Amino acid sequence: VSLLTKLLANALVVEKQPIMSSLPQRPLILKTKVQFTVTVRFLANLPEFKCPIKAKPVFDKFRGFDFSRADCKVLDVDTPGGGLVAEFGHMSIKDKRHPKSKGTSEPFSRLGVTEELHIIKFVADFQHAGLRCNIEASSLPLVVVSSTNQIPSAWASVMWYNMLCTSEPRNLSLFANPPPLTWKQLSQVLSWQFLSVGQRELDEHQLSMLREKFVDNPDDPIHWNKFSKNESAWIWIDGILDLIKKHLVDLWREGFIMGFVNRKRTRALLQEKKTGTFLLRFSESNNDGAITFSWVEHSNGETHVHAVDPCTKQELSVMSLPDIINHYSLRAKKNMTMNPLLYLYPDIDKDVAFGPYYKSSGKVKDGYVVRRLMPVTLMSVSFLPSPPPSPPREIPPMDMDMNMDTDMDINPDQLIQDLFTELTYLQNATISE
Amino acid sequence: VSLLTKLLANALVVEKQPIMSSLPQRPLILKTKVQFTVTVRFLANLPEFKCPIKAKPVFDKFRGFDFSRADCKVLDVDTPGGGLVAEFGHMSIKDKRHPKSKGTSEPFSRLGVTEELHIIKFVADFQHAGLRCNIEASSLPLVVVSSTNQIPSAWASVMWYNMLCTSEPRNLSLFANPPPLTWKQLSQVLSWQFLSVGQRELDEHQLSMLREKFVDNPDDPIHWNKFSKNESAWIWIDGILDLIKKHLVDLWREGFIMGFVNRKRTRALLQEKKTGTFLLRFSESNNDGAITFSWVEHSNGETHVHAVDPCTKQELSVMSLPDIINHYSLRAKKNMTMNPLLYLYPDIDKDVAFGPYYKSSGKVKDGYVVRRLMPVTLMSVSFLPSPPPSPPREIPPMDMDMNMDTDMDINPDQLIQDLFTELTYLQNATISE
DNA sequence: ACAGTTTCCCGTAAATGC
DNA sequence: TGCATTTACGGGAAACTG
Repeated sequence: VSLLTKLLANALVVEKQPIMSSLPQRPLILKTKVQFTVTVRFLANLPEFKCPIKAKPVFDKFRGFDFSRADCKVLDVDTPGGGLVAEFGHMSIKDKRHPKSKGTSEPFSRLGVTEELHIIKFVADFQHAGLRCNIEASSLPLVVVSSTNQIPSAWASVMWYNMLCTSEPRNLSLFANPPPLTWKQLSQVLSWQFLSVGQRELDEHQLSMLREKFVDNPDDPIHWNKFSKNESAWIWIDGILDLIKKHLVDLWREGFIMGFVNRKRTRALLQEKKTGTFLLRFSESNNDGAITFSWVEHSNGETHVHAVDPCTKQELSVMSLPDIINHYSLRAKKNMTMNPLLYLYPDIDKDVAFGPYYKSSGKVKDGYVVRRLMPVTLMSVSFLPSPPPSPPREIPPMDMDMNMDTDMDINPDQLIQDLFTELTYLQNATISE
Repeated sequence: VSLLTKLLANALVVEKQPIMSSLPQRPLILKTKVQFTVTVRFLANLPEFKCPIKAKPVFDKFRGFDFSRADCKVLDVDTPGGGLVAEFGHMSIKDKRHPKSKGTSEPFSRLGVTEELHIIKFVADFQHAGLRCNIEASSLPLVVVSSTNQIPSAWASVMWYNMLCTSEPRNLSLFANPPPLTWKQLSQVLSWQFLSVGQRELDEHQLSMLREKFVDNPDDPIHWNKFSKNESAWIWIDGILDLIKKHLVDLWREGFIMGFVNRKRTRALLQEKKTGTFLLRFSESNNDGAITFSWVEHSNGETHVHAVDPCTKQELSVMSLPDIINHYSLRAKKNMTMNPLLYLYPDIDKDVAFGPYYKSSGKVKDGYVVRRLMPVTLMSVSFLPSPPPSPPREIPPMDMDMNMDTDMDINPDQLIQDLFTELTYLQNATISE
């Protein structure tokens, strides 16, 4: 009997829920009122087991959650290994608390919902050799959420738990007094997230920039509150994971996105490079995941590093980043345009890197002339000489119309010079970090 | 007693459901499993009514739908008029049919769900002067849907019913054998839809274009199947209503959108006008609602009318139509740009019409140079002379880089000429309607 | 296979509770 | 009042079901 108990205690529990299609590979999070499937696997099928064994899933009732349906099921023979298995489909969790008596019960006094750890238990009763056996198996700790907006925090808990508690017994009260993680541990989990979402881990420079968000010294412990609470760095990182998943998988996998570089380092890196060199970095202020590009320009013996406002998910769903880079233009009142992006840092030709991802679009479709949205930075009418100290105008600069300007006999070098001079002027007019 | 019955039979029924916020003013459509509120109003409160009257909502059980909750309620005194009223909140409809026995029952044999007309009845029992009175009131016919994608069809039914049956008795089997509508009737309902959504009715030209979608002769009857069945014109019109609601209310209200003009008429109208005159029309092929602009250009004694591919809702949610018009550019390899849109038909200066709706956007934000997505039509490198008969290339034309072309000493007139020549070339290369 | 119909569920917004 | 948590439901897609 003790053997049986041991075998069943080692049972595997697998959950599948559509929630995982949102950000993939996020098991151990269940959403209330959403269907999922649990499977209990009994690793051996001893010949003595003649009678059918019935298992029943049970949810801990700590908080008032319970299964909406939890029927007994007979364990079937697993095809390849010969083990015993039962799959419980169309299960879901309901909050059974009455609107009035929703007081959190014991183990979770001061914890947030996403810090509560729950388990699914399986109980089986059967007779063996005249003995009544009562055995149990339980899942890994789960987090139960009621809305998708809780998933990032819930996943933080799952990661933290699994870095700390890899062996039994389960400590469901871990977050009542959460131990810290070393940077070595945390950086590993973080890197795995990028591997899982974007098929590429974080390199040492990226990790080093992230480290600064948590601790000054690589040896300092990182506390749970610093990681996951109020306006935490994790929420920012998770927004970027989602951005990669939805719009940047290819570029991330190829390693074209440095991503985690602050402005200071961006400047330092680009300054050394030739005009037109650029790099891609994630916005540090946008918590929903956004990406931007910076490029360097040398002229008149001066060096300038320019930054463009970040591309949001909404914009990327209209035009992909490779296309944005391909079509980005500076545009002056002279109605001349120029793409300042030439080489991906350190010196990869832009088209070599991104060319395979440009979306070709015909010129004509169903008799229409094709119009595309193009990323453009507009320059104002007259910024030279001696720019007026007025703040940036609120009136959008007029496009040129049919009556084209007549001063078109400028030379190309002068145009480039003018464009950059204005960029510099604009940049100086703002507070930089 | 017959007086009482009459009074209650005239009761008003009002439904409120969040569904109405999707497209507003679409009452008489209820979605299963979504909460709504019904109010029954008894128009008089005779002094003899001493005892409280209880009313109870009842759903016709034709199809297996029923209320999830339908408690009795006592009629209260209505504040201003002195009438009796009861409001039933948090009601919802559930499909009680067993997954096995979902056979449609009698009155709806061959009808689609959105052609089934249901009513909510209110029944009240009370004693008056020793007599037991059993009275009823019922709502206008309702359509019950299970998904928002059924709303356009459902609304078609509601409109059709209400054009035909303005008086009692209710004919719930109307769509078993639906009578036709005259164009006069239909055009009126359609016009009301635009009034309701966009605060402006359809004018005679717009109606005349729509009429051609239904009948050749204004006196021909319009049949239900022509209006609402398979790939019907109504679904197309409804997509445009939604487009107006979400992105074009202002422009529609101002009358800047001709909208319903076919290509032939577009050409005829614009040909007479000066170069740069344009008009806005709805895409006739996109069923989800899309809008495009066409403009005229005279050069070399030839006249060309150009059409741009339609703007979808997704694009409009990134940039509004006034901004798209304001920033639209033709762009040549010379990297010179030009906006061909000057006058809204017949001769309104573009900025006079749309200027108030341009969104100003600063040049700099948080130290970033602001980048905008701009609508641009790209021209290919060399289209002159004697354009090669090859099909439009699949390779997107390369943007210019820092190494600007050296042939910049062209004159503006020549550029304009070149741009239009290519447009004409492109247009001729495709099959036009 | 297929179309009409319903369910499922994410993501946003609003409501609710504490 | 503010924050944490839950509910509501539109919209797109998948699943159902005859």
